[in-house]
Amino acid sequence: MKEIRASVRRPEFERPLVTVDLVIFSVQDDALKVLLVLRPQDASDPFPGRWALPGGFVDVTKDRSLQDCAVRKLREKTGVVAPYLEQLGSWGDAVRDPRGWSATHAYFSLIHAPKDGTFKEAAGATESQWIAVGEASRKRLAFDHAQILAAAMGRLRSKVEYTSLPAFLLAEPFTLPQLQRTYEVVLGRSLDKSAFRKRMLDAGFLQEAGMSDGTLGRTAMGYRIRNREQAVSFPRMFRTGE
Amino acid sequence: MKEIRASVRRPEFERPLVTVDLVIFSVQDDALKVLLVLRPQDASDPFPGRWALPGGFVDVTKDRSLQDCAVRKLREKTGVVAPYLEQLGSWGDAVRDPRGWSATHAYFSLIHAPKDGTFKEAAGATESQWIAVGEASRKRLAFDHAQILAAAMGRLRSKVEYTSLPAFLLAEPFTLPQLQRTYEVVLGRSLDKSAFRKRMLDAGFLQEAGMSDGTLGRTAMGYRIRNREQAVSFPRMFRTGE
DNA sequence: ATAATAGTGTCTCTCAGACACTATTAA
DNA sequence: TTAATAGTGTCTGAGAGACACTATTAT
Repeated sequence: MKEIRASVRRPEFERPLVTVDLVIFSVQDDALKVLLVLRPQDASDPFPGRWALPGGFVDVTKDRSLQDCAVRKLREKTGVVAPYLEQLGSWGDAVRDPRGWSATHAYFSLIHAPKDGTFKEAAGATESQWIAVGEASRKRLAFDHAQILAAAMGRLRSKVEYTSLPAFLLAEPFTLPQLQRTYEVVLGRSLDKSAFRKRMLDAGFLQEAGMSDGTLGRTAMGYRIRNREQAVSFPRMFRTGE
Repeated sequence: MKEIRASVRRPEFERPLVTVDLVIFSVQDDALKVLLVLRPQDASDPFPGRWALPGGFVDVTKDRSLQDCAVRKLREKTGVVAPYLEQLGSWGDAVRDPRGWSATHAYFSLIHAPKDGTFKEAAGATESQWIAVGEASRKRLAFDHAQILAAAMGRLRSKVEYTSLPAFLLAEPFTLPQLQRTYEVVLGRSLDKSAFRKRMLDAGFLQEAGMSDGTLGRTAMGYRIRNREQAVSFPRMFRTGE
C-alpha cells in the first residue's frame, strides 16, 4: 500500500491487457445461434485459425467506456445499432492470453435474425458465421471463450424462465405465437399456449401494433416491446418444481 | 508456453488501469451495512479524505486472476476466508479515475457480522468502517463508487426476493427466526412466519445442525447451508404483484 | 402460571398448466 | 367446405399469505 502512495501520481503496477468480447445470440430456423469469428491464420496472433467470440482490445482513444466499446464492436460486426446489450461479466487472469495478464469484459447481446441470413463483413477479412449453440459448444474455441459462451448460455437459459428476454430475439412487430416459438427454442421444451399468452399479456411489456399479415390461417395481433431498455420479470418461473 | 509468448506480437494499444473493488455487506444490529474505507489525506492521491469501497489495483505479480485479487483484498480487509463472493460487474471509462482510463471489477460479498463489531486493520493505516446502507448512499463516495454501491444494493434487493442469498449474512448455525429477521432487514418489510418457513424448508438448501441455545423462550432448530458454493432459487417471488 | 419465543394447521386467493373449445383466415 | 393457425374458457392443483392455534423454554 505504501508503495502506491510513494509513487506520486501514476501507480507503478504493470497494466494488464484489456479487451471486450461479445456473445451475440439470435434465433434462426428455429435454432438458437451465436455469432463466431475465425481468427486469422497468422502465426504471430494467438490461436490462429480457431473460432472465437467477436471482440478485441479496448481503444482508449476511441472508446469512452467499456459499454461504448461493446456497442462499437457490435455495430462493426452486425450493423445493429439498438440491440439488447447487457454486461455478462469479466474474466481476467495471467494465462488466458499468451500475450500476458489480460482481462476481458464480456457482453451479452440479443438481436433478431438478419434478413439476408448473414452479415456483410467490414473492411477486415475476418470470416464470421452464425453457429448453432450446440455445435459452438463442441468447438475448441480460442482463449477461454468456451467458458464465456457457457456462462452466456447459462444466463440466457436462466433468465428465459422468468423474464421477457426472448422478445429481443424477434424483429418488431411480432405475434404471440412467434414469441412462444422463440421461448420454446431457447428453453428446449414446449409450453402451453393459454398459460403463455396470459403470462405475456399480464406482464404488460407488450404494446399492440396492428394486425400482422399471417401467410396462412388466421391473422394475429402484432406487438412491440413497450420499453426496449430492459426486460421485465414474471412473478413466477415457468415450471415451478421438478 | 514460453515459446508462444516470445513469438506472439504484443498489441500496441495503450493499456487502461485495472482495479478491483469490493461491496461487502453484513447485517448488524438489525441493519444492512456496507464496509467503506476512508481514502488517505494525501493530495497526490485521487479523492483524498473521501469514503470509498475497499479495493485497489490488480497486482499481476501476486494475483493469478481477478477473483484471486478480490479474495485477497477481502482477506486483507476482513480476515474472512470463505465468504459468499460473486462478481457484480465492471465499470470502465476515461473519466472515472483522474489518473487515466481505468476499468474496475466490482465484487459483491456477503459475510456474517464480525464478533467484535469491527475488524482489525492490516498494516496499512486506512480507516475502515461499517456504515448503514442508507447513510452510505448519502455520502459523496470516491470515483463512481456511489453508482457501484447502488448496483450492488439493487442486485441484493432483487435476489433476496427469490433466492436464499440472505443465509450467507448469518453465522452458522442459525435458526429460522434469525433467517427471517435477516430477510426482513434486507427487504425492508415484514414477512409471514408460516409462509416463510414453508418456503425455506421446501427449498432444501438447509441442513439441520442441532438445537440452538435460545437465550429466551423455546429453543429453535439450528441450520447450516447445505452448499455454500451457490444460493438456490425459489419457484416464486416473495410478493407476487404490487 | 406467565412471558416469550418456536413452530403448525387451516382457510382462501391467485395463478400456472392442461386441454377443450371457438374464431378467423386462405384456398 | 377444409386446413391451418389464432385466441378463449374452464377446471384443477400448487403454493403463498393471513392468522389463529399449539409447543417448549426460562423465570
